[in-house]
Amino acid sequence: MKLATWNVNSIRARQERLLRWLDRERPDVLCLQELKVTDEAFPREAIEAAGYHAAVFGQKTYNGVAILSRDEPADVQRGLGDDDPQSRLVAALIDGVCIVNAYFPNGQEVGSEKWEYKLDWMRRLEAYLADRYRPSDPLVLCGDFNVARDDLDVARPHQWAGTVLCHPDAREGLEAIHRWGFLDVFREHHPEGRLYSWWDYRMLGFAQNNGLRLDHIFATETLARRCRGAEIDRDERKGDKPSDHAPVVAVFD
DNA sequence: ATGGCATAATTGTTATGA
Repeated sequence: MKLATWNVNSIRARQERLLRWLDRERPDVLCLQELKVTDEAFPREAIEAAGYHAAVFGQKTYNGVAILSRDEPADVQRGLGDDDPQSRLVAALIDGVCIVNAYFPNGQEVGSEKWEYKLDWMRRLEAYLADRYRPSDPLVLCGDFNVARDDLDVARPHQWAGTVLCHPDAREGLEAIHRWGFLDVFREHHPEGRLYSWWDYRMLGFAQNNGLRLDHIFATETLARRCRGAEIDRDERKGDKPSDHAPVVAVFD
């Protein structure tokens, strides 16, 4: 199974790039974040014409997630099962693997209401996983986590130290999820770090490779053992009208 | 302390992102 995660920063703005990428890479599963469309406005026909099913949890203007897959998804779940008004999680069973696609809150500024929401959302995700799954299940948790796990995931650690992406409380929130029973399959294949999945549009962020690794593929051990490689498609950040995130891809036997 | 850039909802300006 070839699985990828990509924050497209508006599926309508990225539709041509997305279709070209699907045609070129032909992943079995592609988890998308920041669709910025309602379910009604999701470009379902174009996705289906490319040969993919879509489990969509959309939202107007902000957020929105989807799982695209060549096989039909089963047991689709939308949201964390509470009254959260933001569309940040969609899960499905595909080819015997539980796929949980998450768009973690950014948090804006440490100490703000959005920051508290981010930390709370991570705790709720931890409870969601513990309620529904076991670490022995073949399970993938992937998406835009809006956390750089450690400074090997940050090109300029001093610039980002203490911000919502690198704050010790955000990192601890993610490590708690990791400790529940995941391996970070990209990190397993690239222990040297210093590879990034997001670059700011401003200040020549990409040209200077001033990036962070915020997009992650976590797999339970039973599945991680079957992982044959993981890469960031940083070429997709180049050219005309890119997303500010690059796709992250992992291949499982 | 703020802007840099991009996107959506709107048509001049704001909210949000990371």
